[in-house]
Amino acid sequence: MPELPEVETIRRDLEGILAGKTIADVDVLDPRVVQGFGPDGGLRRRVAPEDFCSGLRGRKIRAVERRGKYLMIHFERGTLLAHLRMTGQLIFGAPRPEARARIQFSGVGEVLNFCDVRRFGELWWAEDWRQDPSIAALGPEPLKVALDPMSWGKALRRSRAKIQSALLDQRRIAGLGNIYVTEALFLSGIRPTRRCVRIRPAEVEPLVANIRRVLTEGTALRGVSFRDYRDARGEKGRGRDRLLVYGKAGRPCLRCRALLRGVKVNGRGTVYCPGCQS
DNA sequence: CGGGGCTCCTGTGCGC
DNA sequence: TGCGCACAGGAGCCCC
Repeated sequence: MPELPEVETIRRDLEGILAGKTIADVDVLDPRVVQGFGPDGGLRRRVAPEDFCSGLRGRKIRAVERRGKYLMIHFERGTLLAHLRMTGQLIFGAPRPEARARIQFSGVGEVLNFCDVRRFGELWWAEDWRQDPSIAALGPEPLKVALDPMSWGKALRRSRAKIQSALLDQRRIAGLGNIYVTEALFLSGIRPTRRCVRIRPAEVEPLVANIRRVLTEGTALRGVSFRDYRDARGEKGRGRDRLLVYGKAGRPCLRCRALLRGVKVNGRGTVYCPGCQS
């Protein structure tokens, strides 16, 4: 599923395509994908498609921002938020028959298609995205100074959780998913099953550097298209060819030739090299 | 706080 | 070839 590099690739594409455009109309073909704020405030809930559409009609797009794996399409007032979860896609172009929602723009024939085979993805609307509980709960952005290796590492090393789980926890660090966690731990020589408490102080800086490296390289390659991921033009990313361990269980490690081992860590599949990672 | 199990869904790929 | 099951990049929930 889309992780930080994939969502960032889509963000860059969409910003170039959509900035300055005005929403003419929205077609909601599957009401399950749209949400809004309930009368109690704060909590997100499903809304009637017509309410979702009327909230967006006539809005002019100012900028497209990413926070963790969330996309925020900012208008002059208000924000459309999106999370793609496992199989969500935002593809600009001709209307797609499989789309769950389509956004039309004034004077533009092409539309923004929201597609999602598994329907875990969500679109919702917020007057003030800062009030959104899911955004507010996110940990620091890995590629920004918000993530200070010293203080972050100190907190990490107080946790008794396995490092794989800790890095997937969006409250601790935003934007990582299974692929980039697996790759960063390999580069760092740390087994995914190791407890955070057992991370040595000297391992923290390299870990942060490797997280940043895999995310930066992944973004430069326009993401990993393992299965469903596509950029905002519907094209695959090139990152899959450069993966060192993810999806390669049973094959030899490129560094030491030991056979890579596939394991489950708290229900998530991961891969490590028994020779290079401890 | 950690983590197991379950949930939301559909498609694919493997073993028999 | 066909069937059934495990599994898939996410994340929220309850419960122990």
